[in-house]
Amino acid sequence: MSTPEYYDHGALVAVLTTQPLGKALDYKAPEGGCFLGAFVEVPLGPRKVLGVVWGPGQGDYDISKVRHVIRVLDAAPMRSEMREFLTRAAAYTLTPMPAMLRLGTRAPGLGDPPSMRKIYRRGTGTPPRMTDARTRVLETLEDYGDLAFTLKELAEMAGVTPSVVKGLAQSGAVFEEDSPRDLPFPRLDPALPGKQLTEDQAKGAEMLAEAVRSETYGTTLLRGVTGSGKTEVYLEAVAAALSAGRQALVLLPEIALTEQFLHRVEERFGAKPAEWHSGATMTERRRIWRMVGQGQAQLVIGARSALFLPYQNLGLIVVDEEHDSSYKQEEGVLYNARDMAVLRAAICGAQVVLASATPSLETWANVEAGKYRRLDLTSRFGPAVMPTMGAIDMRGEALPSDKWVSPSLQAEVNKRLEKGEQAMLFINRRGYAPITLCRACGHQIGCDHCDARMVEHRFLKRLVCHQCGESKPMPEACPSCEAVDKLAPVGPGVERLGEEALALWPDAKVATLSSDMYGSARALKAEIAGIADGAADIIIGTQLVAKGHNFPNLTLVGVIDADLGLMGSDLRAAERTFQLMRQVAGRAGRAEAPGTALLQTYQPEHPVIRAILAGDEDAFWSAEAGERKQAGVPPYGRMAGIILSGPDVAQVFDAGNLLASQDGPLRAIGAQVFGPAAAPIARVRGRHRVRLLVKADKSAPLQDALARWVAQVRLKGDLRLAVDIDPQSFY
DNA sequence: AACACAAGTCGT
DNA sequence: CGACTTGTGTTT
Repeated sequence: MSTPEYYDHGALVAVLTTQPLGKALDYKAPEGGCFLGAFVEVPLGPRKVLGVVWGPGQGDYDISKVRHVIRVLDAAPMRSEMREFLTRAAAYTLTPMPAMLRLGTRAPGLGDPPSMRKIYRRGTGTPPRMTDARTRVLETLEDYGDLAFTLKELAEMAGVTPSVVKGLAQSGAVFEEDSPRDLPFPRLDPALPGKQLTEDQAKGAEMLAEAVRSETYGTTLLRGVTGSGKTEVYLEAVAAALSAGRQALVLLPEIALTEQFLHRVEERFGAKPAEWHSGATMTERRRIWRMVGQGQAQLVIGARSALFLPYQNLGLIVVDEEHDSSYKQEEGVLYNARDMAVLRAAICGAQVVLASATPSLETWANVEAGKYRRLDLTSRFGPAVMPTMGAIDMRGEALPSDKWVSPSLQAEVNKRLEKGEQAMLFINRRGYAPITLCRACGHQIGCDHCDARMVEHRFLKRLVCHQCGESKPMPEACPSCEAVDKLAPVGPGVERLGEEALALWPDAKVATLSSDMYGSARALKAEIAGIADGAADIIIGTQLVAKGHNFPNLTLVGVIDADLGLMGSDLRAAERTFQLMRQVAGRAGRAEAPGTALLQTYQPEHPVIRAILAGDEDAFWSAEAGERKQAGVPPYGRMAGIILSGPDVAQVFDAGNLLASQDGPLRAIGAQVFGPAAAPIARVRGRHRVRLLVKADKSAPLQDALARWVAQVRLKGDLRLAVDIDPQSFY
């Protein structure tokens, strides 16, 4: 590795800040100089802001106005591969650099010196007076030799109040010392024995490990159904990275549900990894950020933003459930973590493992094109693990309009209850009812800030907007006609389904699982663990239950509304429905007790439903690929969305029309513009939204053309424009 | 983004 | 006339 570039005191350096200025600004290096990539504090007008030394100064600014860097922060300089990653990710997603940099500096207290805390260990002095409590403290310390503890830990272990420890510290019988609060993570030991692998799994594991040891870039699709041992296999790739002294990152879509995964890591490597997610406290985040930067966190598991941690030596990125739509960030900086993982790995010579039972069509296409390798795991237990699939034709079921569990499904649930097995009813809708309708005037209660309907949440006793999160109490009277007691819930939600299940099976234990019903991730984890242990007979759940958690005694999954995802004109609707149904169905049954999955549908003839029922994945994907090829849409064509938003509808539309009319740069590359059209949810948080879609050939230089196109219009007032490359949802 | 400053509005 | 809002421009 070459020595990092260094700038002497007074040298001109370009500093990129997190302020939206569009470019780096020139500063003079501080006293003592600074390294390229250093995190610095610089003056900006009357303020001090965070920045990174990005390179030599451009020298195009009046030198007499150039100010000095205030100070270099106490953090390892940003490595060149991280700067390259941010630059290329910004170029790909058409994100301004400062916004991109913000993703890489999401650590609290970056500017502060390492935070310290007091710890206590055995001392040499003797206290003037011995008491029972004091004896207990000293004995506790004796037991642990020369180990040190925090005040709270020690007091708890000795069963005394903290003041007893403080008193002992005064006399020197206990030493009080400062110790850095941010401790390295415990070492993981890749040499510990892994789980016994089948021949098939061992072969796959060895192939991945070999790739990791090559210390070059490469991407592998690891395909296998639930129970095929995907996790065990890619943990061996993690082991190979750790053995080679490199760091590893495992991205998971639903970080709240990672308890089982953490246990597996602990079993395999003897300690827990660093866990990076939105629920982490400031202290945890700071510790992880710093330790990752010092190479003292070998393995990080996290949500998509964990890609932007300052790894020193990243050798492997695993993207688990790579098809999951939550990898696409839909607010602020719009990026797909799966694609950015591939970019990051390509820059730092790391391997990527994309794991899924139902890979995305994008990944499928990249395998076909020879860009990714493919590794298939056949199930450990043979084909028995995939449940028997069946449809319930709702057109033939006698069911009142406010009930959702068909008689056929009820009968199936009854059979499981008799055998002491668990059944699950799945519905992909949170809340009690998606629509609240006034039976007097027909008014539907909507959000004040968005054009979305408000969803009744009986559990929270409120109406909630699923678009902006706004909520208000359930009104007594209709807000439109003021009629009292005329508001009626319309349509099913998970809470309402739970209510129906309670009425149908009064003697069964019914558990309803929805992400908004638990105050904390911890409470949710505890609930799920309890259910797996048999605390419920019937599980009612949303998407949440489809992801990752295994219920060993579950043998029946009933999908309440399999048609839901098929409505709308979204190009990925079929793909998503297929994946979700397969995933939910995969929850049912284990080796010993084969499961059944039943889909309630009004369109059993629909090709997607038929493909799901037939379980013929290859046929589904080749049909889907054929249609997309025909239409020239992703992954066989390229798309981008432009979202214009502002407080005034007319102004937003004018800007959209202006943009659409000046499509020269796009026509030059053979791309088409559609729109502007009001986004299906045309108003979010009081801002009106208009959307344009751009469609281009796979090989067209789309970003370049988009940049030139968008630069033609100057946005006035409070108008904002966001570019969404490879849009995921078409809402 | 965060701030400073200019121009315009309201109330006495 | 000041207190307050709204809009625009600057930051190295």
